Amino acid sequence: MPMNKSSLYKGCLEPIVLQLLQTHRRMYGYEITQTVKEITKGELQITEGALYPLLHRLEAKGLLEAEIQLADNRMRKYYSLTKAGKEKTKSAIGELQVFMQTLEHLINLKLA
Amino acid sequence: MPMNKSSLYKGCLEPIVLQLLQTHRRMYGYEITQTVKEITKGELQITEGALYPLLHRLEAKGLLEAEIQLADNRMRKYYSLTKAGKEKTKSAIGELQVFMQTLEHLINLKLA
DNA sequence: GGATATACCTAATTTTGTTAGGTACACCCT
DNA sequence: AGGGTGTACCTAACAAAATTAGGTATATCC
Repeated sequence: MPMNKSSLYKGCLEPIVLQLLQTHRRMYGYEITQTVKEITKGELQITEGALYPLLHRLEAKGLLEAEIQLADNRMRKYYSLTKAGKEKTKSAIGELQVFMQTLEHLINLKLA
Repeated sequence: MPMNKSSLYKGCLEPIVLQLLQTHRRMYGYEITQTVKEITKGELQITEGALYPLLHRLEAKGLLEAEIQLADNRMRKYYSLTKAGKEKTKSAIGELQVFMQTLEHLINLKLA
C-alpha cells in the first residue's frame, strides 16, 4: 500500500501535517494517517515510515510538542503545535499556496 | 540560488518538464530552466543538477529523444517527446491534477 | 582581459519517502 | 484457546530525487 503511484507528495507532507494539527489542535500519529486517508478518499495514504520520523523531526525542531496518554492500556502520543510551530505553519501554508498557483499556471500553459 | 526555500517541487519536476515539452514540442535543457524561471516569475528555478539527470533518465526510459544541434560553435541538445512520452505526459498531468485537487482540499479544511 | 551569459555535464551529499520489518494490546469469532 | 483484524507505536535498510558545488567551453560586452 504505497502512498501514491508516483509520489508527488514528496516535500508536501510537512505542510500537510502542520495544517492538520492547526485545524485539529491535537492529534496522534495513527489518527493523522487515518484522517488523511478519509479526507482524501484514499488518494493520499501517508505511510507510518514517513510520518513518525517526520513527527520526531518536527518535535526536535521545537515546532511540535508531544504528550503521551494512556487509555485502555493503549498508548497514544498526542502532538500539538508550539508557538513556533504555529508561525511555521502559517508560512508553510503560504508557500504551499504559491506553489499550487505556480503549478496550475505551468500546467495550464498553452503555446503562445 | 536554490530552487525554493523548502523545495515543494520535489516530486513534480518530471510532470512539469513533460508538460513543457508537450506545449513547446522541442526544447533544450538550458532553455527549460530559463523558460520556467520566466513563466513563474522566478518562483521556480530548476537547478541544472536536477534537470540534466532527469532529462537523461527520461531519455533512457524512452520517453524523450534527443538531437544535438550546433549554432555559432554552441551545442544545444534538443529534447522532444516520443510516442511513449506523449502518453506518459497525459497520465502524469492527470495524476498531477488529482494531486492538486487533493492538496487544495487538505489545505482548505476547516474543523468540522 | 575579465565579467556575465549561454550551454552542457557530473559527483558527493542530503533529504525524504518506501519497504519491510518489529512490539504490544484489544476485540471478535469459532 | 487460538487466529485474524484493528489500533498504536517504532526503526533500519534502501532507493529516489534534489541540492550543492564543482567542471568544461564558447560568445559577448565593457
